[in-house]
Amino acid sequence: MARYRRSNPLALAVLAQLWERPQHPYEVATTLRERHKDTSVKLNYGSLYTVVDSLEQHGFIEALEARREGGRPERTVYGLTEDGREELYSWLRDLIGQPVKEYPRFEAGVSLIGIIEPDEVVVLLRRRAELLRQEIDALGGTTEMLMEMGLPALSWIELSYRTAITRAELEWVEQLVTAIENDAIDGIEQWREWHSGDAPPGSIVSEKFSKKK
Amino acid sequence: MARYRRSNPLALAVLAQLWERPQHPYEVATTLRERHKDTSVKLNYGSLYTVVDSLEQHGFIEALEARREGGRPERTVYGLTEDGREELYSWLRDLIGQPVKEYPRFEAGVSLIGIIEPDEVVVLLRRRAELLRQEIDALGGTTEMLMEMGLPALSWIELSYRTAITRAELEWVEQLVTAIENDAIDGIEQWREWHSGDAPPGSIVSEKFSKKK
DNA sequence: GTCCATATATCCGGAAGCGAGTAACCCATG
DNA sequence: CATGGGTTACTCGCTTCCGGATATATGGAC
Repeated sequence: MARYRRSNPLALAVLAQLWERPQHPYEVATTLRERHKDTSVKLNYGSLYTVVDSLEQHGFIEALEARREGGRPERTVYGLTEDGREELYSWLRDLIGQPVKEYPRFEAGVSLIGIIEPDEVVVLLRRRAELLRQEIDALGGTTEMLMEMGLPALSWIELSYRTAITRAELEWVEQLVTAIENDAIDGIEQWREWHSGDAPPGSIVSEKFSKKK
Repeated sequence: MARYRRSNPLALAVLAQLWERPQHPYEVATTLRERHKDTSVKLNYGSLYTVVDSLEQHGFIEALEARREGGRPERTVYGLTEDGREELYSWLRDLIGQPVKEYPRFEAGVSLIGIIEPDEVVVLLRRRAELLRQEIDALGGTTEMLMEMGLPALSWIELSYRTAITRAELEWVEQLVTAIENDAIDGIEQWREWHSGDAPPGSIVSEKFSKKK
């Protein structure tokens, strides 16, 4: 049997659900929705069943019963195996104990930001900042709601994380806007030149990099 | 022709490279490596050629020549089309102007953190914090190196972003460690109970959520 | 009693992703 | 001049992902 690759975090969420009690896939999905876990783990039905099959093939979960109630589609209830429990713990420990390189879309965008002219970048970043502020507000709202429902902080701790990271991004964006506006960025002259004249795009960076060798 | 889905940021990086000048895929890859862009955009050869094919099919790039030098494998040089240039700008504007929901692995881990017992979580978070500190140091080192090479700040601006975000995560982690150690988290009593006794795992959270309905 | 929207539960086929493999060249070393 | 390790430039085939499609049941409106 091929080694398990731990690619899709949805598989982790499935293990976590079955750790509480046996369930059928659709039930797992609705529970995750109910608990807002689908904001931390990408959930879509297409992937769900692929992931469940894969977990079964690796012996982490097993079909307990395939019951047909009324004329509804048959539903298969899965339970966690001992191997599955161990995989759950081990995976979770890894996830928490060791940072892994991620590739957020915005970072990709930032790394190519020179392709857009500075003045437009400022406009775009302002828009982003505004949307980030809205997001932070929304996160605060959700947090309050859950608090009023009497849920322990532990059950929505990921909201606190998300808020902290979003705040940091907002600050960085605001700071960059200021820097561009005040021409306080090294290389801004060339940046403006590329876009105002007929200099071949990106040539300066290319040359500088070539020198390196 | 199916609408282009902008799924893989590697496609954006390819467009950006061809925007400077026509190149063959392998050359694109090495240039991205040389400029450290492969830390912001996931690059592997398997995906590279899939992505290039897809871009060609959508008319964003076109094959200019397929030259065979010596007995080496044939290499196809691609150039950006007008549509491709527009797609590049439009995609980049979107990426910078609008935040999109992302699903970092750590957030998934955090959302399920209750499955691990509090004392072990502290150990794990300490380890993570240490590794994050090392990462921040490494980022600083790279930045200095590039600065000494005389490259304008604009060309490694993504390092500044990554540093800011990593710092924020580190602060959050450190703060959580302190909170757990001082029992300053709402719900920590239940958390400790689940793991010290025979209470059915996760039951409290489940019940509370069920109440909601 | 029947119509329609919504909920339940899963399946499917095409698209995308990815690591390992291939095959020729290049250059240094003994 | 044989050998072997690195570089160049892809190619292949297996997995995974994911957006609909499907098929039935339930419940309320009229």
